[in-house]
Amino acid sequence: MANLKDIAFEAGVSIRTASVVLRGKGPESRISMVQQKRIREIAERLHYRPDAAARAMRTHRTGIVALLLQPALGTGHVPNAGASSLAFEASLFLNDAGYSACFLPVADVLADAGERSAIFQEKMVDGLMVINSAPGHLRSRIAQISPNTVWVDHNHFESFCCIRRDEVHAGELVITELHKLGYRRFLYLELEHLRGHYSEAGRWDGVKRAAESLGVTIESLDCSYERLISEPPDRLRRLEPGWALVTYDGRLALEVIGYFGRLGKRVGIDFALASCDASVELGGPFRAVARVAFDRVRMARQAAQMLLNVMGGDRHAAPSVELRDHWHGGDSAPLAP
Amino acid sequence: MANLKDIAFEAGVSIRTASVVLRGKGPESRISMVQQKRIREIAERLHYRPDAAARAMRTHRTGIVALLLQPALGTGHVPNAGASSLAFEASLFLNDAGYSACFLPVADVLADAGERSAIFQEKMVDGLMVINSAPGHLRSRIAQISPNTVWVDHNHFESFCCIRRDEVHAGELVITELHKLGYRRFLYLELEHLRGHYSEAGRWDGVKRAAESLGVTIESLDCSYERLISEPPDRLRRLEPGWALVTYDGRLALEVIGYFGRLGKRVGIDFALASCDASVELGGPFRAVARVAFDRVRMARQAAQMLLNVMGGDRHAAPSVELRDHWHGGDSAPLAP
DNA sequence: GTGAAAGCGCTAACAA
DNA sequence: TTGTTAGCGCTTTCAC
Repeated sequence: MANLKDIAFEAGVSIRTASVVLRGKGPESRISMVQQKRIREIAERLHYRPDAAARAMRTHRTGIVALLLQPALGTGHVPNAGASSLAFEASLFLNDAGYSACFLPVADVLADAGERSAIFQEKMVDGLMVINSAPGHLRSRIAQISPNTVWVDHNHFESFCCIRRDEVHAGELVITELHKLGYRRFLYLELEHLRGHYSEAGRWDGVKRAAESLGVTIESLDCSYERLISEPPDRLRRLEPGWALVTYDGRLALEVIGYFGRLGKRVGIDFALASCDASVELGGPFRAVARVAFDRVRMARQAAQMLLNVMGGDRHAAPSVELRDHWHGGDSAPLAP
Repeated sequence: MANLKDIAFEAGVSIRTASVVLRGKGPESRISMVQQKRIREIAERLHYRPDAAARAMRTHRTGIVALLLQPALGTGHVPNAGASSLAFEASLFLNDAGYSACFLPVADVLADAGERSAIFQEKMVDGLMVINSAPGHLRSRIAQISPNTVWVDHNHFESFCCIRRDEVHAGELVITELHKLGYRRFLYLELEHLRGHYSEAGRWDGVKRAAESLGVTIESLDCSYERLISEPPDRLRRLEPGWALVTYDGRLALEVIGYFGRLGKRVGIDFALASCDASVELGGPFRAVARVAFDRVRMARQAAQMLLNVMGGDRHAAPSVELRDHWHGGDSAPLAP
C-alpha cells in the first residue's frame, strides 16, 4: 500500500508537498494548481490512503469518540430503543464533523483494569458520550479515560456538558393535558423494579405535583413488564370509565394495550391511555398513542455539538441544558366521557 | 501523561523491558518477577496508558472494526431493531476479543471520496462487518477499505465470509406448521415497496412453494406499513374465519394486530396470525405471536467469530453459512376452527 | 536477562 | 514556493 513517500517520489516533489496537498491545505501553502492536480491524480492511481494511526500519533487526535450505552432490562446486551436511536443519530452528527463513533457497553468502564475494552485501557478516544445509564460511581473512571465527556440523559447533572430531558415537566404535562380533556381521575403505572434512573422519580414527581395542584385524584400502581401479562393486577381489570391510565414509558403503554387487547378492549375507545415517554416502541400501529413527544434527533444533535465544542477545547461552550417536550394528543385519550 | 520512557526511567530499566512487562509478555522474556511487579506498580502510579496510535503504527493493527448498517425505512437514520440488536451483540463478542466496533451508516461507503467518513478515507479498521443492507455495488468499494469483510444477512452471498438466514426455509416452515394446526387457506402480507433485500423474495418463495406442495390455497397482498392504517385493504376486512394471516415481518404483524385491535378483534381468538420473522418489534406484549424464531445472538456470535478468523489471516476458517430457525408456536395461531 | 537503536508514516518547524 | 528533518510513542531485532 502506497504511502506519502511513494507519492512524493512518483510526483518528484517532497514529502511535505504531498502531505500538504493531500490534506487539502494546498491553497494555504500556495502550491501551484498544476502540482496539486498531479499529486492528487498520482495518489488516486496508487490507491493512497493515509494511515490513521500515524496521523493520530503526530496530531494527538484519533478522530474516534466512544458512545457508552447501557443494556436494557431483560434484553441481553441491547440498549433500549430510545437510547440506541439517540446514539445512532448522534453518531451521524459526529461523522459529519469527521469523527467515528464506537458503541460500547458502559459496564466495560466499570470493569477491572484487565477486563476493560482495549479502547479504555489505551489512549484512543478524543471524547466520550455517556448515554442514559444510571450507575453513579462512573465519574472518576470516566475522567481517567477522557476529560472530554458529555452526559446524556443521565443522573449526573452539573453546570457543563450535561444534557437531559426535563422529566418533571413531562409528568406535569401529561396530567394538565388530560385534565383539559376532562379527565379527573388518574392511575399512574410505573416500573416495579426501579433502575435508579432520574426519570423514574422525575416523572412521578411531575404527575403527582400536577394532580395535587389541580386537585384531582391520582393513584399509582407498580408493575413489571412481564407481570402485566402473567398476573395482571386486579386494579387494572377494575378500571372504571372516566379514569385515565398514565404510564411511565412507552413499553408499559404497549403492555397495557396488549393486556386490554386480549380482552377485546380498544385503546382510546374503551379506555384512555397516555405515556410520559414516546420511545420508539410506540411506533408502528401505536404511533398515535397520546404522550409527551420527545425529539431525539434534536437531543442527539445538541449532544453531539456539545461534545464537539468540548473536544475543541472550550468547555464553556457546552453549558448544560434540560430539554422540554410538547404534548402530542394522538387518539388514545379523547374527550373524557 | 506518562509514556513508556517515563516508566522505564522511573524504574531504572530500559524502554524495552517496560514495554515487554506492560504488555504482559514478561514471563516469555524471562524478566525477573521483582522487576515485573515494580514496573507494573510504577505504571499504575503514573497512570500510564499506552498510546493506541503509536502501537497501531508499529503493529499495523488498530483494533478497530467497523459495523456497517443501513437506516430502516422511514426512521431517519436508525437501523431496524433486528439489525441493530445484531450489531450490539456482535460488538460484544468483538470487544471480548480486544476489538472496538464503530457503527457506521453504509451510505458513507458509497459516498464520493470527499464525503466519506474519515474512517473509510483513511487506513483505520482491521475489519468490516456489513449488516443487512441491500445495495449491490458495495463490493468493490468495500474491498478497497478492508479485505477482511464479513457479510451478514446480505444479498451478497458466496463461499466464504457470508452468513445469513435461510429465508426460503423460514417461509416454508410457517406454512407447514400452520398446516399441521389445520389451516388450509393463507393470506400472505408483504411490503408494497420492496427494498430489494433477498429475504423479500426468499420468504415468499418458501411460502408459495410449501403451499403448492401441500395443495392449499395461498393469496398474497401488498401493503405498506402506513397504508394498513390510513387505508386498510378491503381484503383484510373481509377475512373469513379459517384463513391464517402470514406476514413478511414482525412489523407488519404488529400493524395487523393494531388494525384488528381497533376493530375490537383479538389476535389468536378472532383471527390467526403468524410471522416469517421474529424481530424485536414483536417483543413486549406481543412476544407470543406465532412465528419462525430467530436467534440473533447466535448469528452475531458466529459472524463475529468469522470476522476474527478472517482478521487472523485465515479466510478459509470462515466458510459461509445459512442458518435455519425453528418454529415458535406462540398463541396467535391456535388449532384451526 | 537486559539495553541500544532503528523505524513504522505522518506533521510541522525551520531552512532555503 | 518547496525541501529537509526531527520527532510523536511504541515494538522489535540484535548485540551484549
